[in-house]
Amino acid sequence: MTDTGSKKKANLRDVARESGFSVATVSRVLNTPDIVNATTRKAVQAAIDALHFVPSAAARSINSGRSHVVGALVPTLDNAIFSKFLGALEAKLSAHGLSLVVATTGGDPDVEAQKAQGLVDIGAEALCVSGVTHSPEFDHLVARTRMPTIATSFYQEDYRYPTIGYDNAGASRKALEFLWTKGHIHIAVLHGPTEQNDRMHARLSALQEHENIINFKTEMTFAGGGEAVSALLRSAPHITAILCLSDVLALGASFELHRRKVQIPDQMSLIGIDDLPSSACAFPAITTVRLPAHEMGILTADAIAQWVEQDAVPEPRLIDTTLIIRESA
Amino acid sequence: MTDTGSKKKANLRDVARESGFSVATVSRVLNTPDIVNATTRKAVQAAIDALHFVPSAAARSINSGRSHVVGALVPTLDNAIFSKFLGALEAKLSAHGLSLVVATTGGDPDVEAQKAQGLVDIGAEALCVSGVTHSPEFDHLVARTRMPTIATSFYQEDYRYPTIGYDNAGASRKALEFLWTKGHIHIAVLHGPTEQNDRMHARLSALQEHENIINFKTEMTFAGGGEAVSALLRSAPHITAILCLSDVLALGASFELHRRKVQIPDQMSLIGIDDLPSSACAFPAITTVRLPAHEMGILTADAIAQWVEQDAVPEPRLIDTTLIIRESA
DNA sequence: TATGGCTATGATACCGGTTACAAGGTTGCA
DNA sequence: TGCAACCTTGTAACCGGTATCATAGCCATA
Repeated sequence: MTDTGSKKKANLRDVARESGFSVATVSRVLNTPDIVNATTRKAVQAAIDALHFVPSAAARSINSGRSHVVGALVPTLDNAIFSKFLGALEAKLSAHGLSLVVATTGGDPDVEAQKAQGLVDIGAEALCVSGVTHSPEFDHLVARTRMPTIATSFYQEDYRYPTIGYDNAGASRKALEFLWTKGHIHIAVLHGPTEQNDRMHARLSALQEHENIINFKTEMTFAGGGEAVSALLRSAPHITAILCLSDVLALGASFELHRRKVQIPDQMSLIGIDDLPSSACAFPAITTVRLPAHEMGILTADAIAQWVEQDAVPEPRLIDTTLIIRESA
Repeated sequence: MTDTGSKKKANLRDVARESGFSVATVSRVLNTPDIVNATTRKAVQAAIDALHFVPSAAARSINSGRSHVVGALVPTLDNAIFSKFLGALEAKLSAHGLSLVVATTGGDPDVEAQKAQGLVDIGAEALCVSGVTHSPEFDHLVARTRMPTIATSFYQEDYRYPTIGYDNAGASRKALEFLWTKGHIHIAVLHGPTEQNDRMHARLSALQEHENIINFKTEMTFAGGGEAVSALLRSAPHITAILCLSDVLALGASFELHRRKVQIPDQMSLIGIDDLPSSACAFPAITTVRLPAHEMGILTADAIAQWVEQDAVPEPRLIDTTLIIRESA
């Protein structure tokens, strides 16, 4: 009788014994059912079911040399820009028959290196990181393992990994120039921490040489945006526009401006960067520079698939950013 | 000489040959370095470095029987409630030495079943799904593979998988009752699609038996919330409060109310469910029922770790929801 | 009847690690 | 000197699949 209620899991040999056929035939039933006799197939299937046989992924991938897993390292899932990216990445990777394992770093390069090692340990075939600032340990790991690695959210032609991303500096410059065309002179730039965040750093750097611009650093949260506005209204009441280096900050700022009955854009213009879903819908709708996180996810997935499938190292890829003029500026 | 620039990747035997020691010794250097002679260890390490040797995760896990990977199936990453959950889940799983592979289903049970199969194929040790509505294929897969599976975002004592989640019906009842205590009679309930979304369904069902309540179904987006408000203001101008079955809808509604210069809460009260980060910060701050997605992630990670590590099937776990009274109602 | 070409299946080497067991070389102590 | 205990290291079996090659059985054609 079939031992339906057995304890340990069955393997191919168990199924072979149970069905009376050979391991080769069982393997064929699993992989190329068409070439096995229908009667045989039925019998083997019955044994498979009876034994609750589940083929071992490890044993399979030891032969194929493939795990079909790629790892992504992102600072956080709390910021919608990364969720958007990961959502697209996962969808497209899935279409390529690849699975996505995500690891969050909290923006800490050491954690990134450590989690990257974890991804190597589970057999990831490729890595995807955010930005271009990484710890020496991370770079060493990639060099040592020769792991296909793509850096995203940033474009840099000659970077040591292929980059797929946008021109962060250009995006903030685009926003600033738009404010200028609207006649704004005294502008506050609201940004999150730039340490260990090269995207933010690049956006901020592009704005550094200009006069009449006040930089204000705050936490990268809605609340951070709000607090910054409170402080700014007190310390620099002459500003007429706020350039937020992330839509998260812009939305937080917008809330605080409402709270303080400051009219947007009549009394204060507001512009962001990212184009999160909420920005289009907010009141007033937030003018912003769109970073195509979704497209970036798709392109990254395609590039990774090409790399692991055809061993084709992808070209760096610059994705255009677009100024989306809405109501807030 | 060491062939540093070789094409194919090296394996343990290559390292053994290169270093002049046996595979067993090389393996020891990798796993229990302390028990091998320092000189030997150095030599083996040198060979490892020279050959760019990276141990195969597949070969390892074929012996240990473990992949250290768990899979999570979520409807989407676009809703912050899932990002929040996944963020916590990943962090805690990582602390347990487990990696998280995420798969999005778009809320489609068939896709869920298909992606679950994908997770099995890559050797996931456990599964985590949202809600209690799944396709027969999914249930069959879990039954067949005997995969440790936890259902989240929902609590149901006697469900076929252990559940870790909250009382969705109770949450919406809590919100409704709060509106009643505030004297509201004519209330609109704003909800997303309930097909294939049992959380939403449960929240809505809890409200069905009452009079003076208008249900309005819309898309589960910010825009959806806004559009619903527009329609509602026209078709049911007598309502004094809107109960949104998700904070996403509440925020969208809030934007639209602002746009239409409807004062919150003076002319229209607004209450949500979720407690997304934006709700606390919005203007006016949105009163809501907090669903502890973060805590749910932690508890789920712990439960999964217990299950795969000690084979302990977790008890169902109800997580309390809390009414957070802020400004909007 | 012999030969060729199929189809269906089996035996077994192999992938790249881990690990049980064996064994050689020291060292320690009676 | 004799033998045990220990420290290192090696040999080979094993994990659970895949894939190659061999072979048995069958039908068709010459």
